[in-house]
Amino acid sequence: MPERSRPLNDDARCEVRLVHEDAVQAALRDRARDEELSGLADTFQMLASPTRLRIVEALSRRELCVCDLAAVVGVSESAVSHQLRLLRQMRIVRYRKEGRMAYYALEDHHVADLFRLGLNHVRE
Amino acid sequence: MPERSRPLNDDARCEVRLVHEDAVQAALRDRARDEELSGLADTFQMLASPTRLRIVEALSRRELCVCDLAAVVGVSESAVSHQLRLLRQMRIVRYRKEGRMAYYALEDHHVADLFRLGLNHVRE
DNA sequence: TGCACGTATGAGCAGATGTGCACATGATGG
DNA sequence: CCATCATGTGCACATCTGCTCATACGTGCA
Repeated sequence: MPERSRPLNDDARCEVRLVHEDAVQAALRDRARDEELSGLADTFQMLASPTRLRIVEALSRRELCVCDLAAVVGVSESAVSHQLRLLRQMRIVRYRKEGRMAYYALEDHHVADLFRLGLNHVRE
Repeated sequence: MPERSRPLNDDARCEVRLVHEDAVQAALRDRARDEELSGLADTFQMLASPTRLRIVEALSRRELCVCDLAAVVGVSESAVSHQLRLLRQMRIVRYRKEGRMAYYALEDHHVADLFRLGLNHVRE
């Protein structure tokens, strides 16, 4: 773990130019792990698109099939399918097949929580 | 509002191929406004980067100057400054000048809330 | 005053992202 | 079986993102 080693003063500018070294050391000590941060960024990234937010919003009420989602979101069924694949890979939605139809629903209630919390925030 | 009108069957494929028309109508009726969704997507977008998440994490503890943030986040001071500009424009951080130094802090506690909630989610 | 320092900003580049298009897949019905 | 339908997916392309590099701006110190 090179990040936890003591500051070197060879060529790393940002390592030597510490104005408040104690604060920096404390922040470095208490921070979340890299994998957690990267997973968190991925989760927020999934919610950083109006299209996917519409999907999450619709699925937070009831399960829907792809063509219904396309009608609600207002984009092509192909685009919805692409986004649903991403949401599936991120374990945000699950789906069940019924004949030719695929019904999607939210896998994780945390996402709906984040959606509502964020919406309350932007509504102030 | 063309979306609120009854389904036309001229050439809009996704408007006529409604499998569950009542569910789609209900979803279209209850959904958030476009500006709200777009602002929500922007907020999540601000949190969709490990670099900015590190910044938010560090600033949720104490205010810090740019070079300290660069040391905590682990990127160049230029990169931090660029991200801080975005965060300023989104009213997520505020800053005060003290001599040559610029001290940044979180403007809005909602962002720290979202950060913690999301982190609890990825930690399961 | 001159110069180093901390920060801000514009240009530009490599990689990621979102969508449409064309086509594949699998199920259903005649 | 074969046509059709709902959905999935590879490819292409335009756009966006986040970073580096170079440079400018404002402050404080010698």
